[in-house]
Amino acid sequence: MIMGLTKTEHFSKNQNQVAAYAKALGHPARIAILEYLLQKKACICGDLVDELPLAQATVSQHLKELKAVGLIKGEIEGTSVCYCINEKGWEEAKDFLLGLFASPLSDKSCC
Amino acid sequence: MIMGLTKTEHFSKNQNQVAAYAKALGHPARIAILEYLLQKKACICGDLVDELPLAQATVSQHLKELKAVGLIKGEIEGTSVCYCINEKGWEEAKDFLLGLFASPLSDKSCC
DNA sequence: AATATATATCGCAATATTACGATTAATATC
DNA sequence: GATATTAATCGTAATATTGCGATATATATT
Repeated sequence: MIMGLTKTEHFSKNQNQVAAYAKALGHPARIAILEYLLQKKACICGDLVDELPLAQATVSQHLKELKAVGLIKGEIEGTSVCYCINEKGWEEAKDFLLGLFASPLSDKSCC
Repeated sequence: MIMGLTKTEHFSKNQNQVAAYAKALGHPARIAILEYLLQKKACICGDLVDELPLAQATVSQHLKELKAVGLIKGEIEGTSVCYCINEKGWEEAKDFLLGLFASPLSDKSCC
């Protein structure tokens, strides 16, 4: 056990996966990026830099995280990179998160 | 702008809210806690300490975050605190996250 | 080859997160 | 009142995250 590092090895694959997708979504800039991609279908890094209130380096970092978790993908086109939603990962993330919210709530009050 | 602090003021209320709920879900221990609560309907801190591979102090911290974002609520009973899902916040989180995933995907390939 | 463009990476700084032992505060029991 | 239980909080340490300027790399254009 190392302080500061999440003890992922003690949780199920499902729990780790739900948490990983959630974590990737846990920043408003990333939500904004995904919304933009959902609307425009595709865009280049520079488009997002113009759109977001963040430096190019920061936008690139956020894109890197979204790409790493599988929510987006990028294709190099000359000097640019064209990003879009990665449909497979997107659907998977949706399934994992929906899975968490799928359990019925109790009709009883707390305690 | 302060380095290390998220620039939330530049994003919409919706984007900030989706991100906040996602961030709260971004740790496997919290997923495990929520799943346990969904299954058992209610439990005390001590139950979770027995269930999770974490120290009592850590469990308490995670509960604090889940409570702060509104996903769970706790009622004091003697020396114990009985936690359960906060139905109102739970449904709201579900709506916000579903809202993100509700947009149709393009049938076009990336670029 | 020189120049321009696009973007990932590096390096740094500030803050947040994660984990845990120790402590504190509130309640319950004897 | 003394003792026990429960859990929030404190303090600390290690790591992660967030932001940005500078830089490196790859491609395009002249």
